[in-house]
Amino acid sequence: MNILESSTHSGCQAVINEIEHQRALIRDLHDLILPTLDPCSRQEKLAQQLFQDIFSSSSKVISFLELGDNSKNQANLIKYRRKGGKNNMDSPMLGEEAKEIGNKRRKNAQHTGSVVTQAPPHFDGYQWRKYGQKWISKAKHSRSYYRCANSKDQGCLATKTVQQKESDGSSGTVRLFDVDYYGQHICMTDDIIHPYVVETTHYTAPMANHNQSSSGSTVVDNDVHEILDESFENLFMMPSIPEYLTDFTDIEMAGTLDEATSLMISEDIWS
DNA sequence: GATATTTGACCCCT
DNA sequence: AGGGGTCAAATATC
Repeated sequence: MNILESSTHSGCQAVINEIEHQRALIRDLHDLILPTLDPCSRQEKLAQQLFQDIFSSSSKVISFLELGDNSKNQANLIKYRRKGGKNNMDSPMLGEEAKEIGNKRRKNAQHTGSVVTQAPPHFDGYQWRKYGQKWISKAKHSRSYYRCANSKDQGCLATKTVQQKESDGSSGTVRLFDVDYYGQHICMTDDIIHPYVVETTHYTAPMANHNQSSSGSTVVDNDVHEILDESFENLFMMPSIPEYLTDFTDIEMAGTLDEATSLMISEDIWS
């Protein structure tokens, strides 16, 4: 690492530290303000949403600072892997280097959250591209593999798997999906919408609501009162619901989305 | 024609 | 050796 890189790196670290400090202050401010607002009121919901957006934004900045040009390198790597494939011996990246990076991705595919959702598991605020589907042994339903739609041009390595749960009879005819998220989004896109959903006929404010199971996955609970008692940590774990979904005309879909908005869990939001 | 999805094969990991 | 994650050609859709 040369002097320039070194100074840039230390500068980035200082900025990250400052942003971390801001996040702590925001957290304190949230704890201070929210109890003074009337639960279920417009102000309370708006405040929740604002805090969520502030925190989401700062998280993105930190991600970019931490990754730096790595995102470009990762994008190039993905391009290479797609173009060259596994048998392309003309590739300049051979031997230990290719092996190292190839393995790294699997090993380091950090599990960042999991949910059980009743809604179609595609509406979570991000755009995804399906890249695979497999029938898992002994499973009744196939598992689908998705990566962030920005993986190609921005090197975003976020992926998720979706698998319909096997019905245990307790949920009747309702279909449940296990959704597991891996990696962090490092992409910046206008497609990720952060709506201020304060008043809609179908949509309740996006309050996190879940019961953390021993396995770390999450199950929907429709009790609104429990939603309002949710801890602050979960507040910022909510996905951003695309704006078009807040004006859904399909009653059934709107109903399932109501629940879907209460599902996203990130296990290390404050880390 | 561009883009997204499907699907069989490959290969890493346990 | 087998399960499961990923690749990439084929196919579908717009």
